[in-house]
Amino acid sequence: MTSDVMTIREMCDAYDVTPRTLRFYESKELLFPIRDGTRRLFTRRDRARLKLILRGKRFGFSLEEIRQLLDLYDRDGSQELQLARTYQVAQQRLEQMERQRAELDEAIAELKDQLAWGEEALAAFRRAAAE
Amino acid sequence: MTSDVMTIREMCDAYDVTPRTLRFYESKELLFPIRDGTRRLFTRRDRARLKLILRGKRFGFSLEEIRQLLDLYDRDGSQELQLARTYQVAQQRLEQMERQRAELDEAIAELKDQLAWGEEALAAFRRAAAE
DNA sequence: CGTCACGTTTACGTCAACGTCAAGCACTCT
DNA sequence: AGAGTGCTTGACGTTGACGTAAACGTGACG
Repeated sequence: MTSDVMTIREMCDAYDVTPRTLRFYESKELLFPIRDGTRRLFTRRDRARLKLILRGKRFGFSLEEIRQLLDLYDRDGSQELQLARTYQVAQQRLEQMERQRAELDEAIAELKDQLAWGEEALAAFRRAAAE
Repeated sequence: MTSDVMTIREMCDAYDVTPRTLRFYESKELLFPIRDGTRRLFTRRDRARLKLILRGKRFGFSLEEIRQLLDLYDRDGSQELQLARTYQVAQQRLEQMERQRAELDEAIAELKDQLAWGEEALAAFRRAAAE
């Protein structure tokens, strides 16, 4: 509450990102810090956007997808349409993630099989060595 | 059985990879096809290695990791040591994959939460529109 | 007044696993 | 001889999310 805006370093500390990342996000039009001369000052709006960006990344959205969703909210169309669109995109992403999990589970099961096989082979070696 | 070696196209058809992939693997020293003049001829050994490569990829090993494991078998040390080493690497990989799955599960749960929230918000819009 | 510490811009580098040309040889069919 | 097909090498392009280096500015501190 000391002030309404934050410097790049304060942002980095607060959100655990590097300056490079913030500048990169600005260049990609994900953030729009105002300028004090040459320096960036990040507003509440930027902070809200950054939170959404980081959350989106955890969900596996690409920065481009995130940008499109954020733009949706900037163009200030119907709140309901924005929400519906976001909901739809999120649902698709969820499906992707569940497919990913299925594949991962399959691979894990297969790898466990292989490990069991290897364990047995190693046991055979040990038996042979024991005599 | 027509012959012991296969051309690049036969390999591609048999293992569902592109010629580029096979040449790439050769350049990375994962495969060592012999040459008939300028053409590549893939031996049984190459086919065995390719199978291992493709399996390793399903498990999420990088090509470099796969190369190291394959090299292990070429250097022809003790069979037991090779197996033990492979077993160890595979186990580490399994741990990675299970961590991945945990993260993915967490993200999926979080995203489902968000979707539930969005669903409710949309329902509120619809109720508002219904009057 | 010097010198930090932090800020800036621009531009090129990184990593993985190939894809995509471009240009040319080798062989076969007609 | 010409056409077509398949294979070759070599080099650059792709994708995503930044890292890194160079060269410079600027404000605060002692």
